Amino acid sequence: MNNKNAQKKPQLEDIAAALGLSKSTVSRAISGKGRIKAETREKVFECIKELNYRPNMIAKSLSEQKTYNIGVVIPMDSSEAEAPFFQTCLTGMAKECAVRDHDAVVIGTERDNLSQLTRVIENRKVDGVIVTRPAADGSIEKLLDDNGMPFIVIGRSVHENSLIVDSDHVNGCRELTSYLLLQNPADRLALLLGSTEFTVNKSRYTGFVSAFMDAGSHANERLVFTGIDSELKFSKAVSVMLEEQPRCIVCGDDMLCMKLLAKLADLGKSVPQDVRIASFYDSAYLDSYSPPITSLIFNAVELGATAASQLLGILGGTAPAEETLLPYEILIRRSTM
Amino acid sequence: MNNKNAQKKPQLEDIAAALGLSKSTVSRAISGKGRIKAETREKVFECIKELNYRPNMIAKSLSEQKTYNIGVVIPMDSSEAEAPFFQTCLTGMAKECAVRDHDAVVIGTERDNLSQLTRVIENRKVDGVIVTRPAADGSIEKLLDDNGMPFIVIGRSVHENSLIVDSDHVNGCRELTSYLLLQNPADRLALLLGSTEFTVNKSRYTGFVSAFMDAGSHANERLVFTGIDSELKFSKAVSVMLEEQPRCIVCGDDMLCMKLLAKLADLGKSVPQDVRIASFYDSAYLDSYSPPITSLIFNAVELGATAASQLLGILGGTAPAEETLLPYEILIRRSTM
DNA sequence: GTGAAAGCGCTAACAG
DNA sequence: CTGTTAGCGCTTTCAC
Repeated sequence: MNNKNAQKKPQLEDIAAALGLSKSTVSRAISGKGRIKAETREKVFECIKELNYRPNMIAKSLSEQKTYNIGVVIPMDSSEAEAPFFQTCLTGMAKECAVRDHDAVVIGTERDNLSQLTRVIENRKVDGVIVTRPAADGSIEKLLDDNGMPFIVIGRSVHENSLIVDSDHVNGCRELTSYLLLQNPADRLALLLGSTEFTVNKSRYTGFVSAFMDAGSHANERLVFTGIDSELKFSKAVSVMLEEQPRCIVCGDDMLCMKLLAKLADLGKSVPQDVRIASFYDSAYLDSYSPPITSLIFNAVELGATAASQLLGILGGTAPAEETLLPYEILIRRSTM
Repeated sequence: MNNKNAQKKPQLEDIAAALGLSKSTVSRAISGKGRIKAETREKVFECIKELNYRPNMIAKSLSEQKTYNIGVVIPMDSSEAEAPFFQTCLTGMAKECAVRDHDAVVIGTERDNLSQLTRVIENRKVDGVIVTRPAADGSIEKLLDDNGMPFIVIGRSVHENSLIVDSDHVNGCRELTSYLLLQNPADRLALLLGSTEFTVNKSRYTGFVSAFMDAGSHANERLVFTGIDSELKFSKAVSVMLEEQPRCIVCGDDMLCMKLLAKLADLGKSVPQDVRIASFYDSAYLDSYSPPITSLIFNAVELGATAASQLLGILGGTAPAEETLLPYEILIRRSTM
């Protein structure tokens, strides 16, 4: 007869009416705040199930002055080598957000173009932000800070009071390098690192150098190349490097590693007989290589999830950790045997 | 003296008061709906600038029953070869959304796990959805459709009334294949294609076959391999294929292409002298190869932006295009000379 | 052309 | 423990 329960989504009022209660009681039953009789609460939950009630998040938002959204700053100009990382990280965040009934909003940024971030802040579309690739000059963090927007960054940050979540690149690289130092003459261990604009490369470098210090030796400067961010620099670096006859070469990322492997193949050098190879970053692109390449492994899903978890914690009032470092794994494979 | 304009964000009421108008008039001035004196409107805009007023999107949302968000379904289990595509696509969407004052919300999906999508729908967090990788069984589209959620899919869809935006893979592959047919004996042109689960591979196949039909010939079945989604299938396919002495091999994606190149190098075959190589998908991972690889190029940023634009159009009441096909570019490089 | 008032669906005092 | 009453900040009839 009365098909009022047919299409329209039920709201607090409906379930209140159905139970002969008031909206506020129902609201309390749901939120768990304030005193409420256990019995009433159960009734409410039952009714919720029956009517398939779901709260209207927008109304909740307006009332609580919270959006239940977090923003995720991702670079619009990432290289293809990095893209899988951001993508994976993002899924980790989305997963964690979902568990806590939040959502992740995409914020694209480019060098000198933070307009999307500004928009999102001004429109109050998010409660907090995760910065997946901090700007070299800390401008993103500053903008966030100036606007009183809680945020956490993945990686290093030049900004003062940034809360950090990151894979432990320093110790990962350090441990991998230490392993290689046991196996190769210290003065014939080479390093090939990408753009110094990315803080991760600084961490890698730090780890590399630390391992030498630990061993009481120091790196052969003519075998250490950083800031390799162009084809030209790459070929120059490699030819200079090879003259020095390195016994083992550590690559900062898999793109560099691939290029190097191609070059070595050209020159008829074989891995690991003539030269050993290791990479600081493990991607599927190297899977097809024979021999398989020794490398560091980080869990990007977990990294994203942890970052989201930390941020949501802060938003919930939890005292945040200054810095959270996630574990790594070292995979010794045939390329360094 | 009165520092009321110091910290608190101004709202409609404030600017109304400042001008001696009512909230509703100001609201009209901003939205442009309803009659309003041009003069008043200007005053309002001026005042908005001065007070740096920005509407509270949440309140607007509640009132209008719109979220100003769109959801973007991305796979949580994409391969690394695909990740750059999704990432790039996403930035295109974010960009377009920003221009139209909307935001993109991430929705991660896996095979048989649409829980994040369900959550977002039930929580009414978005006004519409873009599906970047439709499920093989159309389950995502069905869920959306059943819930009356407007959506558009990137790629093909098995679901009936899906609105589509895609790169024109069929004609791209067709044209590239046609070019190769001019240059190579039809019965010595090979194809190596990834998982048939992905609709894009079906399109690629269709394009490949069409080119043969156009030329009045047909493909050598013993040189056509589809569904190559594992290491094992790959090596089997390649060894069978090579026995057949192909003059030119077309790879469905760059990951396959890379593996193939590695294999050919192993066998001492050189490109393009012994065998020509082309790829249907162009990524930076092949950049390091010498010779450079002939391939199809699609603009993922534009694809994402177009999809977002279409969806926002629908949400705005525009009659949508059934299917929008985006242009491609063919880059003939040394690998097929 | 403009203003007053109701309402979007929920939360949060404040009473009872 | 529960009900009543105000809002949250904007849009939108409906009068004037």
